This record gives sequence, C-alpha cells and structure tokens, in this order.
Amino acid sequence: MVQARSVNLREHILDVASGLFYKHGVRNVGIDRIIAESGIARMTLYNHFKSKDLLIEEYLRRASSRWMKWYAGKIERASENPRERILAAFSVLDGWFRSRDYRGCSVTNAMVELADDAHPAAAVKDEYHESLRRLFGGLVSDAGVDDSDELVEELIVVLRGAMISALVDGPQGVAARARRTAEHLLDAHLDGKAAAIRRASSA
Amino acid sequence: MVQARSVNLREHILDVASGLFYKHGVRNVGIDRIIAESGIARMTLYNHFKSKDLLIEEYLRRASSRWMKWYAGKIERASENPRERILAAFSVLDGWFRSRDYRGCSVTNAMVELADDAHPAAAVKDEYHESLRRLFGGLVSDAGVDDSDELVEELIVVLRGAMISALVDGPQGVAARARRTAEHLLDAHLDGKAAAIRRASSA
DNA sequence: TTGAAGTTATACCGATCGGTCTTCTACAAT
DNA sequence: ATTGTAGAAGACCGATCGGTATAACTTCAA
Repeated sequence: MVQARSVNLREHILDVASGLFYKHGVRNVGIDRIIAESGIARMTLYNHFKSKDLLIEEYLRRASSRWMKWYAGKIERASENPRERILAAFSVLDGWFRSRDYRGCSVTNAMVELADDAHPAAAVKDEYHESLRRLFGGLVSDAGVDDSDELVEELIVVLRGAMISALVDGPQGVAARARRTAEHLLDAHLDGKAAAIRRASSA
Repeated sequence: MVQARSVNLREHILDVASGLFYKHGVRNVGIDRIIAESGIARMTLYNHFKSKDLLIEEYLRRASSRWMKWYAGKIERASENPRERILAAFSVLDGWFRSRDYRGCSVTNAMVELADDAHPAAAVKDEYHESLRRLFGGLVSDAGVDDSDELVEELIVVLRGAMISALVDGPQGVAARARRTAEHLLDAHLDGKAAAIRRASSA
C-alpha cells in the first residue's frame, strides 16, 4: 500500500506539472510553482523525479503518447472508409484547435523552448515523429496508395502546419483548410483512374 | 556625430541580441550574456532599450521585417511566371532550411516561448501574419486565381508546416514536399476556375 | 575651456531559479 | 510496542534573473 500511494502521488505530481508545462511552457514554470499547485513537499517531488529536466522528459513522453492514442482513436471512430479516415485525421483537429486550453503540440513547443538537442527530452521528439509516421502510414496504405512514404511525410507537414497555425493565428478554418489540402494530396497520389472514379462518384 | 555613434551602438546591441535570441531562444538568453558578447556596459543597454521585453519586441519586429524582405526578394528573383513564383516560394526555402544556423521562424518561436498574449512582442505576430497574407495574396492574384483568400491561407499553413517540420524533423526533403503540396493546391484552385468557366459557357 | 552627454565598470537590489538538507510527523509492517 | 519509511515543512545553497545606482572617464560642441 505504501508503494501504491507513492505511485498515485507521483502520478499526481506529473498531472499538475503536465498541466502547467503545457499551458505556460516548460521554461516558464518553475519547481516552486509545481510544488505549490500540487500541494506536496519539495523533497517529495525530488524523491520521485531526479531533476526538472527529467520531469520534463517524462511529461513529454506521457503527453505525446496520450495524444497519439487520442488522435488515433478519434480517427478510427470517425469512419470505416480508408480514404475518409485520412481526411478525418484533419477535420478531427477542429474541436481540439477550438478548445479553450489549446496550446499547440506539446513536443514541438518543448523543442522550441529548450532549443537544445542534448536535453534528455529531445529524444522524445524522434519517437513522436516515428509514431506519427506509423499512424499515417497505416491510414495511407489502407487507402491503397503507392509511394505512400512520400504522402505520409506530406500529410505530416500539413498536420504540423495546422497545429502551429491554429496556435499563432487562431483556430478559425484551419482544420478545414488542412483537410482540403490533404484531400488534394491524396487525390494526387491515387492513380488517375481511381481518383477519377472517386471524384465522379462524389460529385 | 554623437547621435550617429549612438545609433550604431544601438544597432550593434540589437545585432548581438538578435543572433543570440534566434539561436538559443529569447527565454534562454539573459541580459548578462547580451552585454558580455556585445562588449558594452550594462547601463548602455538599458540606455537604449527600456527593458528586455522591449528589446525582444524590437528584435522580432526587425527580424520578421528583414525575413519578409529576403523571402519576397528570393521569390521575385526566382521566376517571372506567376505560377512558378508561387512554387518558388517553397523551393526557395530549401537553402534556408539546410543552413547550419536554421532555427525556424523567429516570430513563431518567440510566441511559443513567451506563451503570453499580453507580452509587447505578441503584437508583432499579427503584423507578420498580415505581411505573409499580402505577399501570398499578390502572388496568387497574379496567377489569376479566384477565391484567392482561401488559397492564400492554405499556402500559409503549408509554409508554417514546412518551417516547423524542418526545425524539429530536419530539413531533408521538406521544401520539395511543401512545393509539391502547393502545386496540388494551386492546380485544385485553377481547376475550380476552369470548371467554373466550363460550366458557365455550357449553360 | 567648460560643460553636457554618452559610455564604462562595478556594486548592488530583490526575486527567482533548480536543488539539497534537516527535522518532525504519520503510519505501516514486524 | 518498535522500527522503518514516506511525506511535510521550511531553512538554506549558490547561481542567475532583470533592473538600478553611482562614480569615473571620454568625446565633442558651445
């Protein structure tokens, strides 16, 4: 039970820290604030996390992993049609972009804030990118696209552009725009015949 | 001449601060470092800039303005063909992305770092976005696209995605990818126009 | 030649940073 | 009942933060 309570406490600290890190940025949130808002003792934090840098790493790892699950789930539930799923990957963003506490991509933000490839958290970005590649790779290959690697990377660029645009320029229309862009990319990568048929049937 | 030297000194401080801010981020560079690397006295900096926040604002304003000039110039020199110019707006990024000191978009980075709309520098991002809109607006209307506003915003999303992707995932192929994406967007909007003409003439 | 203005160098300010250490308390397992 | 452990509370550390004050020195114009 001691151990169980420890785990919960650790989780609680990570929850509070995650909220603050995402909302205000990892560099703008100090240890003191995390301690104050989670209502724990200073040493309790350092008992569970060796340093702030490692706390940041753990925050990023959990946040990106949770986001990936949320995102994949949303896409999966959006449609059963492979092509529609790819498009849903962008229209699904709209609600997120419009949510009051939207602050962009936690991983990207942290990389910009830290500006240091040697930071322990920098490793997370590669795993994150690889997960994105896998997710879109699955969607794209389900849709029967050849040269899928290139399409995947293109879609990721659009996704990244949408996330950062929604952050700095506001969410209005961004998701829809990204979806339209993805649609054009998808059509371009489908062989001409299939694309023509699809376009004709959707008209 | 006193004034002239002052201006130069001020410019020198701004130069050094800009280099550090862009390379390491505005939050990761302290006043002490700017002073040390520019070889001036502490009070000289505060004589020319009221506070670090206002120094950041001035840095951002100058950096975004200079970047816009550079970008517009590159595009203009790339081609005289309107359509090709739009595509050049993306292929031109490749050299920048691959340059050793590429660190993404100074404005976006600062917004992420500051995470505060009340910061004096936050106003710069609106001017920056408006400049981008004007630039792409000119290119797109020269290419004879109707519904140009939407295409402009789509292209900006792609541009933003390319800049942030090149930063976090590396520059390989990003510019070419963005160019291809822009090409598809452009064709789609031109097709729409052609289709509209076809529809109008057959009615 | 005198005086105003600009620059330098340095000491200093309170606040905050990330992190350590110590003391006391509460409680669980033996 | 005793002991081991986790956490609370807070003092404390050196370093750094952005920013101010002051005094000496240079420059240059009236």
